[in-house]
Amino acid sequence: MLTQTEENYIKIIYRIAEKEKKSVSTNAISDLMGTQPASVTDMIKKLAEKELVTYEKYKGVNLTASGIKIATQLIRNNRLWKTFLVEKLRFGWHQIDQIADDLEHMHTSDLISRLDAFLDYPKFDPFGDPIPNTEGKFTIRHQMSLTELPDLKPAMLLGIKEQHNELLKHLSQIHIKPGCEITIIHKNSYDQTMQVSIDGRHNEILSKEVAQVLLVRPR
Amino acid sequence: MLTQTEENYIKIIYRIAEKEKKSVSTNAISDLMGTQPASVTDMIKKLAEKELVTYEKYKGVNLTASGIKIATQLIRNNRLWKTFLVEKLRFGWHQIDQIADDLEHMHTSDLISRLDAFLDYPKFDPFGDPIPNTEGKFTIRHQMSLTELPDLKPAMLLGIKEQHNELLKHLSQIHIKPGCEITIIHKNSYDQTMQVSIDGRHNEILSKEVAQVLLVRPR
DNA sequence: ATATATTTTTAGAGTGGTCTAAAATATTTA
DNA sequence: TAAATATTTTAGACCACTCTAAAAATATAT
Repeated sequence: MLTQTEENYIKIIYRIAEKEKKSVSTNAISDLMGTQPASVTDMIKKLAEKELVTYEKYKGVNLTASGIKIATQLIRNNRLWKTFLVEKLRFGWHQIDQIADDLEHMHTSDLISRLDAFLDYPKFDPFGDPIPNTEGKFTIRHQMSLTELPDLKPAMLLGIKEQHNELLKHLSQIHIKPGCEITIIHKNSYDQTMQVSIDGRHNEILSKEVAQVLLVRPR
Repeated sequence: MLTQTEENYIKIIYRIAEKEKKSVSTNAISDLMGTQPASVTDMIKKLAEKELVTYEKYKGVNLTASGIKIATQLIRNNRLWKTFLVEKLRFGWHQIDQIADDLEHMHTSDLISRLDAFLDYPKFDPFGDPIPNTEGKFTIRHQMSLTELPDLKPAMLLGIKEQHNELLKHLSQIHIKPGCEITIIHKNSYDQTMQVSIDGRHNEILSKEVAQVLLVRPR
């Protein structure tokens, strides 16, 4: 059994390893964990002891197979809980990150498998991120950025590429929610802002930067 | 903000104080916490420091008003989560105690109020225990022991007085679940065992001891 | 009322996770 | 490639929570 702190380290190491090909550095971990590099070194030794990472002094860490297994299950828990928070408890995108980070450690007995069934086995969370199965396999689906969508073609909002709090709050203010329908009414060619219709009810202006980040599938 | 451990101590002190009129003893707490009395003394000092309990050496502790407030909110969280686990995730009675004890500490922002709304503002948990409101007030309802129910009168099972794991498992084996309908078919006057019908589908024999613990309301 | 038993507290120590300051190693730059 | 800079590790310490062993206070029994 792992402590919550150990689980957090594992998840963060996985997140970094996903993006960078090489070994994960102490400083990179300390940045995301919000701890001092010295604390990271201590924890890394503990994780190496438990054979969840391989570690060579001054060379960074890599997750072992069982480390990866744990990381993907944590991601699974996290995304299922996020789905629950948005679909069942009606939270907004910008409110769920911290709560899901706490809930992801709740995985006593078959809690997660029952939650999965209750949510009807979702394959993607409210941000459009795939929910790995119990083997750690991710589903892939076709989704495009809103900037690639033809004008006047209605599309469903599947998710969002970046999850900065300010962006999420902005989206909620202009009525853009997980699962809503977006249609591009008009694109300004000179600065690529676009006028869109949300659920056929709200007309809003999106900057290129915002549009790029929205993931959609044409109906 | 309190740690989970501090919250657990507060809840346990409340539970003991509920039954006994006098101050709560160190040993009583250590029994329920599963720690040594010496550890309890340390923690009590910390809680007294935070003005959640009043404490006089060798005289035991009493919760302050803010201690009671925290305890009732924890009980609220716990019972709402239990309701979720049984009604939504379809857990059995005997499976939820440990999970709810973990989940009760999840009360970031308005998670609990949203859960409450999602569950449609339940006033009692699956064991029939009342769920306090945000002010800590408990609802009272009329409920009787199954031993007081007249023969052949259908009744709804509201809850259960004692929650020992062996009993809960036994009940689940004989198809007795939260909310089921029970009708007494026949009572044996010499040993007070009774033959009952569960949901009109299963006939079972209940000992006096088991019947006493079941809380029902006639239809 | 004093001896005995029980309960509670103190003292000292261990574990998990964190820190700061300083030393060791690696990387970059001139 | 040697010096300067950045990264990582070690050493020593602290906090929260726990323990054991022993001392102190209280309760009980003869």
